[in-house]
Amino acid sequence: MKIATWNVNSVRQRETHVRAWLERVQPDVLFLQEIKCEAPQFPAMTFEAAGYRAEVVGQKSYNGVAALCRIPFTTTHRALPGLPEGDAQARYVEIEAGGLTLIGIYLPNGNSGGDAGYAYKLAWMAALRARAAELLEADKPFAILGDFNVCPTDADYSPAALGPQDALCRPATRAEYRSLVWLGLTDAIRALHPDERIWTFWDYQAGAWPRDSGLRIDHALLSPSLAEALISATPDRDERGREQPSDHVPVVIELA
DNA sequence: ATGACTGAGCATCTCAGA
Repeated sequence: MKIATWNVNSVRQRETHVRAWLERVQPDVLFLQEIKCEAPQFPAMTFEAAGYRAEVVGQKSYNGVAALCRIPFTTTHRALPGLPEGDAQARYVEIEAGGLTLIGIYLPNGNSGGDAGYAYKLAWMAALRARAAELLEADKPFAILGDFNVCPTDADYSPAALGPQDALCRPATRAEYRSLVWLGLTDAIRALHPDERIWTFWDYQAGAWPRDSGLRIDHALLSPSLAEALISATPDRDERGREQPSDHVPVVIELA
């Protein structure tokens, strides 16, 4: 089984990239983030022509996530359960497919909106941890994929790509991320590539791509039984070198 | 030493991204 995640930075701008990528890579499931549109504007027909059915959790202008599946699936949640007042922003989609619970997330960046914006990020992470704990308690095999907006360690970003107070790497951000992983989840990329320099994002500015100055912020976290089935976990760097690319590349995991 | 890109929207600027 092949499962992938990709922050496309507007699905309408990236429609042809995504379709070509689906046809080439043939994942069973692809989670999208930052689709930046509502469901009626989502180019569902394009992806249906490639054999994929979509579940779209959309929002005008900002955020927005979707699941594209070529295998049968059911949608179980369209928002992260357990946020105090629900979530007004489109950042979470949870499905069941192939006997697995699969979650696609766009975790808040946390650098905008001042203290409240950062508090929202931490609250969102706490609710995600609670959801993961619930699934572990129920002994469900599951994976959480998406744009986490977290550089887990200093090895996960290029020197000077972020300031020390950036919401992607602040100590409280990392502490929340660790408390999620330490429930018993496996970071798929790091499990298979413990010492490699691996980025999933390169800023559009300042020649970040040609200088290979990037971040590792798109992750796949696996429950224990899925971790045992892990075969590969790979960012598709080639996508960053195409014409008018997203600033993120797809991350693909293969499970036995 | 400095500047620097992309996308969406009641748009010729602002917000957000990271």
